[in-house]
Amino acid sequence: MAGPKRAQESLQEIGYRLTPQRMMILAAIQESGHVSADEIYEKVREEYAFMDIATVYRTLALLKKLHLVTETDLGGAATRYELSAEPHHHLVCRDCGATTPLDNDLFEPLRLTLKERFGFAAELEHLPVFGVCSLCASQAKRSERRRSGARAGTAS
Amino acid sequence: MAGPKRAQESLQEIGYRLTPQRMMILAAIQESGHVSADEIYEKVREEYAFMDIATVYRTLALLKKLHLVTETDLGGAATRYELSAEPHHHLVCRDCGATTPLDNDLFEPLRLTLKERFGFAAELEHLPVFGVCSLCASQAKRSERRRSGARAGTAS
DNA sequence: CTTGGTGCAAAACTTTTGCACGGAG
DNA sequence: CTCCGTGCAAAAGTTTTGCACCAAG
Repeated sequence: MAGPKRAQESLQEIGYRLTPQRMMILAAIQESGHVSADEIYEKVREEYAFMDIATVYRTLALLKKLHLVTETDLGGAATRYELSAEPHHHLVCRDCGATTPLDNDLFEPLRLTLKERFGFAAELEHLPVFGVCSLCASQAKRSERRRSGARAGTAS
Repeated sequence: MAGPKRAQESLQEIGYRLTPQRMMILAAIQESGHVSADEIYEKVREEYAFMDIATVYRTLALLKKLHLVTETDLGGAATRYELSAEPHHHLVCRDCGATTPLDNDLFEPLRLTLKERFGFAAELEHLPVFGVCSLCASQAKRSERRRSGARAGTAS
């Protein structure tokens, strides 16, 4: 895990200011793992009521440009962000919404194949893999009820 | 490739009406491959000026539910749709935006690994793999100028 | 002084929803 | 007649942008 410390240093090294807002945003991302812009916004507002959603987006755009955070679009709802770290991926359960981190090694064979066969330089930094986790697969059999509370699991 | 013919038959078999609008939408998807809802809308409007964007979305939702089209979120911009076919994937070049179809076999080893190691039933129906195609990789060296309209990039 | 970063407000964009009408079954 | 599907309009949600101000360099 690359702590926000490193991200903060990187920011300053390249000549960007390390403002309180940016520190709070980085901290919020670190604490929560995968977060949407709005979740960051709400979280930071708990301690700093004047935080603006536009600042969140602008900061995220900056961090993204500097490769300090990665952006993952989980389809449909809002884009989620995470501190950059070693390339890794996530299993995303479409039922309970839980995300399981996934080592990058699993994707190396695929990446090599794409490079050899197509000359395609795949950027497999942070891929969401949708599906149904083992827990939900077994629960689905006994309880047909769910569909409701599958929003912000994010136990990364 | 499953032509729209089959999709149309499927619609009727299950008891849905095969309206002109739905036919035009299916035709538009087939002609263009990956298309956004808005592109479908514009395309159909060339021959039928009263087409409504809501109808496009409602039709897409229906076709999606019936697994007649697949939905692919390329991050950031609008979701894209495609006629269902054999499970397959796409290489998406973040520079030129070109998409190259990719056989599902390449992903089978990964799917099996996820199943064995995590008990996770991955739904690898239609995965976009971002990166840089061989063409753009070589062109990037001589011409540094990028095209500006492509929102396809920056997906981590 | 000059510039970067913020807060506020409004816009832009994609997608969804309410409502009434018309045609198909 | 009873619904399904449509067109129109408005709403909802996410992300971007214009503008003025403040503070840092």
